[in-house]
Amino acid sequence: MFSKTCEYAIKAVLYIATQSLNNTRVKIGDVAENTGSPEAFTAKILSTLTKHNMLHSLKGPYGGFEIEEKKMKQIKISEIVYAIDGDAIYNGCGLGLDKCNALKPCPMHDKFVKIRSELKKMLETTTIHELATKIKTGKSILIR
Amino acid sequence: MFSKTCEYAIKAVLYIATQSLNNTRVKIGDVAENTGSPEAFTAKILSTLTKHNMLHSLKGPYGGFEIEEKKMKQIKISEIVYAIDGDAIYNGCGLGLDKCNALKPCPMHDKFVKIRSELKKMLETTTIHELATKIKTGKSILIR
DNA sequence: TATATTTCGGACAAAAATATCCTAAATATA
DNA sequence: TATATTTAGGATATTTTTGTCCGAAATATA
Ligand code: SF4
Ligand code: SF4
Repeated sequence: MFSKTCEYAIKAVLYIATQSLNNTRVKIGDVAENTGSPEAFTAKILSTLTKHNMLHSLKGPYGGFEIEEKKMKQIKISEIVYAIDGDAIYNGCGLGLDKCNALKPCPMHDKFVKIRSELKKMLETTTIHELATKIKTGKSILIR
Repeated sequence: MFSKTCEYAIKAVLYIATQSLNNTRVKIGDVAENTGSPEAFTAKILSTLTKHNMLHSLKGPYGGFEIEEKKMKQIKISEIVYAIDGDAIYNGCGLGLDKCNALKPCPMHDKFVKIRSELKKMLETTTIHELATKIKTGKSILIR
């Protein structure tokens, strides 16, 4: 569904968010450890997300990553996916045809578009805050 | 959504099916040309599908691939996807957690499962024959 | 200012997915 | 039987994705 990179990104953001809900800033190592992701690779991803203004980072001692509660409520999962994987999942063709044209559709078009738009809608209506809260209250987890 | 290999596989099967509806057996080169897929790679994929008993192949002059109308009506797109990509799309986790456990779910679980089961159902209820017919009647296309 | 800590960013490495090439095996037909 | 045609399948190559390493830049604190 998503690239590995994107899975790591979502988990990282959610972990940082749960910690930010406790006013705790976290380091790359913490994120990697608590999401089951490779540390150096996670560093790359966090850097990307910071550039996309989804996280706030601070260098140096007592530095790390954090995210404001206001932002958690604003940012949707769809935006993380878009920042990492681009729009393939939203606009790409199920059969990989170059461009989509509903007037000359591939044979799965109708059925695909239905599923795809539901997925899109789901991602666009799910906030970081919503999921971070689920984790904080112990209803769900990020690593097994 | 699917791997490139799987996209090629679906398109190949559908092309062969439309030709079989006209009682025409097709060669690898025809399939590649009419689905926009690399020829040698397509050969690999067709071989796999033949082993999975989804296609019938014949070596030698006047040989090629074909699929009985009866089979077109039996085989669902879900089976092609399963043969090529395995069950990741049906059972894999959206966030890439090792195993899924609804009692200790990842925070996207509920929303994911909903979409995934709809996708699964869609693939399981779509036959090759249905899609091949759409192509044969000119309602849809396999290549642009 | 010196030091320790932490993110940033470029170069590099490994693994997986995608793709090609070539020879063998099968088979139709002349 | 000899030849041409076509799939089968192993070896190899290329590209993309995933992942590591290391030094530079920033910053807190002593
Ligand atoms: S036709 Fe439908 S499925 Fe095919 S590409 Fe366009 S949108 Fe995707
Ligand atoms: S918890 Fe839900 S989303 Fe996460 S892995 Fe299991 S099924 Fe997939």
